Amino acid sequence: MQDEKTRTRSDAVRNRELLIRVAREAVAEVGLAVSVNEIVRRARLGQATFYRRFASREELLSAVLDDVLASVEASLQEATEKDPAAGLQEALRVLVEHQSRHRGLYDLLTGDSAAAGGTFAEQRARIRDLVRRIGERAQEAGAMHPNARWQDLPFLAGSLAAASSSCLGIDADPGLAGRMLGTVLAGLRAGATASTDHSDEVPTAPAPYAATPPPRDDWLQDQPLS
Amino acid sequence: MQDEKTRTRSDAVRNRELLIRVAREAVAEVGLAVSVNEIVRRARLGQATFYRRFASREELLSAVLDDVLASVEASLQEATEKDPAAGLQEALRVLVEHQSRHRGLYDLLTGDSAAAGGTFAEQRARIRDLVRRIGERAQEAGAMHPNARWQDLPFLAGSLAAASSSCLGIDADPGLAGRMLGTVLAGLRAGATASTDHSDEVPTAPAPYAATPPPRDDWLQDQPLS
DNA sequence: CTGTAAACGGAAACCCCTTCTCCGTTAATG
DNA sequence: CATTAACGGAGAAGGGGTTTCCGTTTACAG
Repeated sequence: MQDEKTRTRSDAVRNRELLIRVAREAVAEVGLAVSVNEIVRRARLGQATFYRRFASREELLSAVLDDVLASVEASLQEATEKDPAAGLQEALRVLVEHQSRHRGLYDLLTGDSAAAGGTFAEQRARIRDLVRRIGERAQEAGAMHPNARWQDLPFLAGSLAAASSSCLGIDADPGLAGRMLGTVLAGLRAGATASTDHSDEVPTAPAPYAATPPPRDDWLQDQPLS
Repeated sequence: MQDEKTRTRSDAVRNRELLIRVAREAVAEVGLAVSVNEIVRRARLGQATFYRRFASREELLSAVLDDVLASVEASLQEATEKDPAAGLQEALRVLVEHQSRHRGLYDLLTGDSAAAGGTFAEQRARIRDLVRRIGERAQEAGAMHPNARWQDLPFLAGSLAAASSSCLGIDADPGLAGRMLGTVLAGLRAGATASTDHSDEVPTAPAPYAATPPPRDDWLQDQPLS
């Protein structure tokens, strides 16, 4: 005998990994409310296989979301190591980009704490504290308009990430997310006490949007999102 | 006999009006996906009564949404009669405020056209054309940053309206919507070619937020939303 | 190669919610 | 006060969800 009680077959581990991989995509596309049906359909497996590998739907979701939250936290941590103005910009960009790409993350960050069953409370608190540190630092350095508050930052980021694929029948163009982020960053910087020159931060980046008029150097041109 | 065939009882008309009134609130709070169950529960009526007064769920929804769309259109029409800068500001404010207050309107304007079954296509087109006129006029007058586009306006408005009641565990405070709109407006105006002085537009308005530091005159202080 | 048990897929049980209808009862009104 | 429109609630019909049961397949040790 190989083990005292259980011999784990190779297809079992393979399917477990497949389910995690597929669930990652599904949660990113559909959101926290993704169904087990949807996940096993994408994996071309039976539902029973799912429940043989995971105790419940929530168990798989937790595994998937832990990774994403850690990734956001790491990116924000990096932003705190930049100078105040660049850190603010980078934090907002990170929050918008991650939530735009990942519907489940958006659901988790913007929903009330009860939505996720109370789990992830610590991760959310750590992210919130990072955003606060970045916001307060930017404001002390005069890189953020005094009327704005650090509490506005996650709301602004979540709002921009919620921009749907169509609005009033107008389809979102590739540059939309970048332009919207640029608008908000310009608004946050408007009337900042310290004059920050950002023109040397993106010196080598080519104009991302072919049909766009040459960007004015007082309006940050961000790399396109998504 | 009173009429040839039908005598309409007074409680029937009363209930019809009650259902419309209650559905207006329900669609505003819940959105386009509000169920008949929810509506009759709020009206304290039976489901059968609903279907005796309306042929289907869609019929009532159409009646409710027609009103709201007409109201938005009228407000935007007013905005076109102001000067370009003020019109831009007013249009954005109108779009954000209406969609913040009315979840069903948000669903209708941000969803793809198929979501509403293809109805309301003309109303949406008229609203879109008004926004375009306002945006293009603002840009020609130099009241909007040249990097921004009129197409961004409905997305920005929809995004801000989507700001949820809680984000990262931070509850939305009463001034949040106004500050966020202020940020976006400042961003849209940043670097505009024409220097617009908005300080005389809100001369009599008291500071809306008690705990807010006195607003700088280079950042428009809007009346609070919601 | 073969026996065995782990793993499989799909049906189905079960629950919740939806739109819409049937039917026995209530009550508005001439 | 008789008539009958309108009522409420149960229930039909349908569609989604999660989770389990069961007969079949298949990986793997001996």
